[in-house]
Amino acid sequence: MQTPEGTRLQIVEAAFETLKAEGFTGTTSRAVAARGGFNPALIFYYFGSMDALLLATVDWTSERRLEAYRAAVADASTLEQLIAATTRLYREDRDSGHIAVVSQMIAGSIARPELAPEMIVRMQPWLELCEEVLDKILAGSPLATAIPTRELASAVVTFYLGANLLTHLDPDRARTDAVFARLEGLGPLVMGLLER
Amino acid sequence: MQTPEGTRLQIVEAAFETLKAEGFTGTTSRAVAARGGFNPALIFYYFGSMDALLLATVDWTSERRLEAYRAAVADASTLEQLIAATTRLYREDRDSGHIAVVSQMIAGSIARPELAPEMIVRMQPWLELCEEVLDKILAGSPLATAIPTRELASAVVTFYLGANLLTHLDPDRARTDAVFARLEGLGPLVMGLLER
Amino acid sequence: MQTPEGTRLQIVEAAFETLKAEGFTGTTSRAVAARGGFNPALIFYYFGSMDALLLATVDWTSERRLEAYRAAVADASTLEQLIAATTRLYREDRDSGHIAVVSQMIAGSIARPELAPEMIVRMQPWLELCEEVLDKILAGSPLATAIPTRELASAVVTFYLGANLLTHLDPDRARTDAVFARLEGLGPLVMGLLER
Amino acid sequence: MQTPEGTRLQIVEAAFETLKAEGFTGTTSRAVAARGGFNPALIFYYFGSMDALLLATVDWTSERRLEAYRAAVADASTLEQLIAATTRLYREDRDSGHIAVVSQMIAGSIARPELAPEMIVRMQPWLELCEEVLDKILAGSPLATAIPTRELASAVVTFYLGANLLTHLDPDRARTDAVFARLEGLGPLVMGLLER
DNA sequence: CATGAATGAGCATTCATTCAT
DNA sequence: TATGAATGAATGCTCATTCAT
Repeated sequence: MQTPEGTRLQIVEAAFETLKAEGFTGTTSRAVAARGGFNPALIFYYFGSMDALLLATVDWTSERRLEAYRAAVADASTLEQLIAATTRLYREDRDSGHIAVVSQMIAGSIARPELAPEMIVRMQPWLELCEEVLDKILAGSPLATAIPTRELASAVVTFYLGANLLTHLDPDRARTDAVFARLEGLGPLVMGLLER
Repeated sequence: MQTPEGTRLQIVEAAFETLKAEGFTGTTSRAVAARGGFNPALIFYYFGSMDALLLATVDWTSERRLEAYRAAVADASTLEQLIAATTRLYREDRDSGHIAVVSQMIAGSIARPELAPEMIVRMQPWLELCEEVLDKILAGSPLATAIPTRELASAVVTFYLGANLLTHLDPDRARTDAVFARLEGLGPLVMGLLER
Repeated sequence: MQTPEGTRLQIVEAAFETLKAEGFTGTTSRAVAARGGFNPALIFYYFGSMDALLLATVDWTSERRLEAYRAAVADASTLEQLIAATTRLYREDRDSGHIAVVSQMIAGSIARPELAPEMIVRMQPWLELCEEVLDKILAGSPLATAIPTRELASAVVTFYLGANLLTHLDPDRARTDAVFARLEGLGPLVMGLLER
Repeated sequence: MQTPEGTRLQIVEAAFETLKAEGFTGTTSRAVAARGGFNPALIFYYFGSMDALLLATVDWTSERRLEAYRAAVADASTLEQLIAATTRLYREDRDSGHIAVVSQMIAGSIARPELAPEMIVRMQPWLELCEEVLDKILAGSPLATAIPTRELASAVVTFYLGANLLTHLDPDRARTDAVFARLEGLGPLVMGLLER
């Protein structure tokens, strides 16, 4: 027996790992319990339903990651630092499985209509953060008014989701990584455009 | 009673519609049969398993769409025509649900390891087509050698998948459409860059 | 494998026997299936839900019994015959478990609110039949107008239900049988009253 | 925090209310605890098992009611007073839910064989009281020897149980009340018969 | 005295699939 | 070619109960 918060966290972490490894379809109460080494009934004791656990898992990973992003954004004083920080954070997301889990939840919420509105709500802070970062990057550039950061933020999030959907198809990540490497290579080009 | 091929097609179309409407998780043999108005056992008679039906459905929609893309690409003699054609085709993809179905299959194949390699194989022609189109667009431009079309093709496909994953979350498509509208607005800019 | 109707009947009979032997609480899908020697999933294949099976079981036993009562009532030309017939039929009800099953369903429908209105509907024909029989018995008697047959019918049905609720408590039926024996003894007395 | 006896009573009262409102099937340890506003484990701390709590609840309501009946019977010096008192007490039983709870316990004890003998024992004092009252009513009447009070007592109890089983089916009580109203109307008739 | 945490057994129900026809 | 019948394994979830505190 542990502290209640400890157990809750243990369950959420097991759900996170299961979503990462088995996807939405494979994340059954028994699969989560087996992975976490506890009794399946414990999930319902703490969360009431699988849907609630799934959403709590998204909340948990989202909060953790958002916090990290916000700290990094706040710390970055130059454009280079900002780009370096977000690049590093994205790598962490990808490696930890954060985005993979989110993309699985989005994919799965088609079949579970009561999940969809909850996921929309949970996407919002990410869109806002992304827009904010883009605004910062473009600040002072002559392109600032020409580029619609709101839609660009949507595009960036969309791309991240797509990328992590593909991650599993290509376990050695060769393809996805190549894309990102190139995108990073474009960084200076973009900066050149902006600063001109 | 119909011809065997007619029945196969009827089943595949029902599976397609079910994947579009209910997602991977919701595409059970009963759901497909109910949508198509036939007996669930027919699926196993013709395809042997749900996995096989699902893959046949991806094949069916992919072949249809690839054919359309290839014809349009072949017909386009100018850059404007090419961009107009692929834009139109993308709209068709999105509206018919083709990409949504593919993204659901990719998301779902995490839980079904035997599906993943099959989906990788089925993504290949799309990556090749996309790369080919990009090569055409860039041909003669000074950027041609600077831009890695292989990785850019990956990025484009990735983005499309992400976009269609989100489609269901945002049923009025306001957000996704805004992104695409803006991207299209960037077309001339891109063309300007290329032609310079 | 059998004819569909045969299987349906087999399931209903198993449900009837289970209700009789284990009561409402004990009539789980597994208990019914075990008693009938078939797979629990078959219940859902044929009836869709346990509630539907339970109601189908009440319908089945009610229809069978109502038919027998109606035939007997129609055949009886004298008062003695009528009383003899209904007495015999009651014994059959009690021995077959018909009323016990009905009383269990009524008791159980408190916990399952969607069952209650269905049971009300199913009680109606019994009340009507009972009222009809009482009208026949009283016909021509000076008491005919004084006795409210509608309420008396309710009272009779109520008594039957109570009696069969108790049946299980007292497996050798000594007590309940004694009550009925005495009631039958009252028959001539009642007839005397009526004919006077 | 209260005295142990206070807590026991609180639990028993919650069990009583739950049996009344949700029936035997709905009276789970959680349902009782929720209704009473205490922890489910408390039930097992004080009573050891749900069965024991259920029986304690029957004991509690039976003792309370028996006491009231005995006092009323002792107080009644004339036949009119006796009939008036028992009529009033019956109304209290019905309104408080006492008989409903007992009938649910009897119905439920089919599924729980260890409950049945306990319920038989707990029915005994009621049968005896009822017989005693009938003896008093018939005392001095020429019918006294003709009417088997023991069996009549059984019949009365049976009828009460049946009536309260039906109470829930017919929430506005229209039907059951009509029966009782008529029965009361028969009172004078019965008295006439007895006194003649 | 009281409780929150934890569990194993059981619940109704759905699944992909097989099979006899 | 086509289907209704049938099933074993799994699903989310609830249950009475135990136990450490």
